[in-house]
Amino acid sequence: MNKKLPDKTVERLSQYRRALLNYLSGGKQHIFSHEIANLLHITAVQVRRDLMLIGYTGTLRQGYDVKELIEIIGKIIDTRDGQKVAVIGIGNLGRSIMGYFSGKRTRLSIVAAFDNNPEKTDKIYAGVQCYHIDQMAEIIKKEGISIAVISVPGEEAVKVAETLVMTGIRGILNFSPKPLNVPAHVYLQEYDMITMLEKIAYFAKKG
Amino acid sequence: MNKKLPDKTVERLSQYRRALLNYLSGGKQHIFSHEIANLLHITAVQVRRDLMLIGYTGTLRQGYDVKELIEIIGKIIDTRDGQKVAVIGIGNLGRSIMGYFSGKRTRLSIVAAFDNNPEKTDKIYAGVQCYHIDQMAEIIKKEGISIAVISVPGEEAVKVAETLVMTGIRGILNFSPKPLNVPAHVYLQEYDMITMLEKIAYFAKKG
DNA sequence: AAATTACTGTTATTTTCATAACAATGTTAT
DNA sequence: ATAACATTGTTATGAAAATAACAGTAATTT
Repeated sequence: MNKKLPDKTVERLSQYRRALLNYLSGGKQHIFSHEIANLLHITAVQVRRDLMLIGYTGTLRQGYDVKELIEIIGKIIDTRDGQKVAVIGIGNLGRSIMGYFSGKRTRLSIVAAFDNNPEKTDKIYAGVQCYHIDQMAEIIKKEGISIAVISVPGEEAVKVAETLVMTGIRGILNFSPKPLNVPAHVYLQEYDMITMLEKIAYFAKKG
Repeated sequence: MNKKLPDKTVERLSQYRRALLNYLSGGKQHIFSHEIANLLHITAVQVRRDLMLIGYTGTLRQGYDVKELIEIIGKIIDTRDGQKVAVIGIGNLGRSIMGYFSGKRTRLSIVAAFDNNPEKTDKIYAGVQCYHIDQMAEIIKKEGISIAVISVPGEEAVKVAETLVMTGIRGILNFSPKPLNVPAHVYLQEYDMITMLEKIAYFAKKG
C-alpha cells in the first residue's frame, strides 16, 4: 500500500476525490468507472487502472461506492494530521492561491504567508498571517510547515528556495520563472506561466 | 521543419530562449550544451537532443552561437505576426498573469481581458482593456485572438470554454478546477492548483 | 439452462519522454 | 605526428504513462 504511486495517478486521485464529493452531494451512492471518466473527460480504462493501483475494488453491478472511494483516496493522499503550507510572496498570485484554499475543508492548510514588503507584513490575508520574509525559517520550523509555494519574482526565488531547503521543507511549488535546484529529498514542481503560454501558442499555430 | 515537436521539448525551448537572452546580456557570444543545461538544472544530453530536433547545429570547439540559437528558437515557436491572448476573469490570478506579461517583449500579447463584474469592466488593468464577458465572442473575433486564459471560478468555466470554442479559439489555458472538454483542434492545457498542491503533499510525505 | 449483457480487474502493447552510449571531429598537449 | 581531450550529433536503451485487449463474473434475457 505504501508503494509510491505514479505522479499522474496521484494527480487524478485528487481530481477524482473532488469530483466525487460533488457527485455525492447530488445524492447518488454508487458510480461506474465510465461515469467518473466522463466527469474528468478521460477514459474509463484510465480510471479503473488508477483504482487498481490503490487496491480499491468495486462491485460488478453497482460500480464503486462513492463514500468508500472518497475515504480510500483520503487514506492514500492525505496524512493523518494534515500538512501545513506556506506561501512566499503575497502578490496577486500568492493571494489567489490563498483565496483558493480559504473556506475549503482539506487536509492542507495554509498557515503562514511571507513577503519582503513591510507594508504587507503583520497583516492578515484570506485569514492567514503574513510575516516578514526574514522570519521565514523560524516560523516554518516552529509551525512544522512541510510545503511551500514560491510566488516571488524570479530574482528572489533562488535565495528563497535555498532558505526553504535549509529549514527542512519537503515539497515546493515554484511559480517563479527561475529554474530551481533542490536536493533529491525535496519534491519540486515548477510552473512557469510564460513557458506554458508559449507552448500553447506553439500548438495553437495553424498547419 | 514543420513537423510537430514533442510537448516537453517545446516547453524547454521556451526556457532555453529566456535563459539565453539573459546569458547574452552578460556579454558572452557562445555557449556549450552543458552550460545551457546548468542554467535549467537539466542534463546536457537533453539540451543537445532538443537542439537536434530543431535541426540547429553548433560548432565543436565553441558550442552554440547564442544569438543564432535565440533566433532559431524564435522561428520555431513564434508566429511571424505574433499571437493575441485574452484573459477571462480578472481576479487575483488573472491580474497576476497580466502582470507577468506587462513590459515583457514577446510575440504573445495580452490584448483583452474579460470579467462579469460591472465594477471591473471598462477599466484598464496592466495596460489591457477589460470588457464585460458578454462582449467576449465579439471582441475575440474582431481582434483575431487565438489564445485564452481561463481564470474564472469553476462554476463559470464550462460556459466560458464553450463560448471560446465557438469563437474559433485555438489554445486554452484553464486555471479553473473544472475539467474542460474541447474539440481536438483546440489545444487545452489544464492547471489545477489544488490538485498540484495535493500531489506535492503526497510526495512530500515521509516514508 | 444457455446465451447475452454490462460491467470490473489485469495483463499486454504502444507511445512519449529521458537517459545512456558512442562515433565523429577539431583542438591541444606531448 | 601522435595521442589525449572535450565537445557535438545521433542511435540505442530504459522508464513512465496511456491505451488496448481481454478474461472473469454477476445479472438479465431467451
